[in-house]
Amino acid sequence: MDSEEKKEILIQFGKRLREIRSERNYTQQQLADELNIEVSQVSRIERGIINTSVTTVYSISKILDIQPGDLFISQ
Amino acid sequence: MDSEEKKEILIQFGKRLREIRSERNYTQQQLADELNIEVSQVSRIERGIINTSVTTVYSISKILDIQPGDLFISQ
DNA sequence: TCAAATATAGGCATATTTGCCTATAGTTTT
DNA sequence: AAAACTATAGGCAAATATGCCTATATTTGA
Repeated sequence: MDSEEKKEILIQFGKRLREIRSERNYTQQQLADELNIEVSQVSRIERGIINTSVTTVYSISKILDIQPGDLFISQ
Repeated sequence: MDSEEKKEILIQFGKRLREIRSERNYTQQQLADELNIEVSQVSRIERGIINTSVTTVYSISKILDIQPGDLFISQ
């Protein structure tokens, strides 16, 4: 997997997160608070700037009441 | 989520990865080669030592032909 | 239009992951 | 038992993520 492909995956991941968060009527701030992370981190994740971790994916899915796989683009 | 819970999630994640990798008859080395990462990293992931990234989860699921959610313990 | 709420941007220090490497332990096969 | 294969361990430097912070832009609602 090259660097461009990674970028694309992270952008799609961020888009999915934003979609689902919005559907659930969560602000970035609310999600950040429940995750116990900074709102700037949530912003970076949604914009595909950073490649966050397994545990953060897990926590997001718990908070938003989805399956972790829902955050990934389908294969 | 506290530090202990994170550890537990990573350990479960690693166990799932190992199970699925074994079912597919992949060695850590083969998986590492296809992922283009070090075998020592695969070992660390399977033992729950490190908290790997979204893109690695994505790549693993593609290589092992599973859904990303299959690597997470059910909620 | 104005104010408030929400999201983006980025600096800086610290923590963590990763790549690269060597060594050792454990397992399987002959 | 010996050799080959597989997994674990860990050191070290570089890359990346994170926390904490302040400032600015964008959107929403009154």
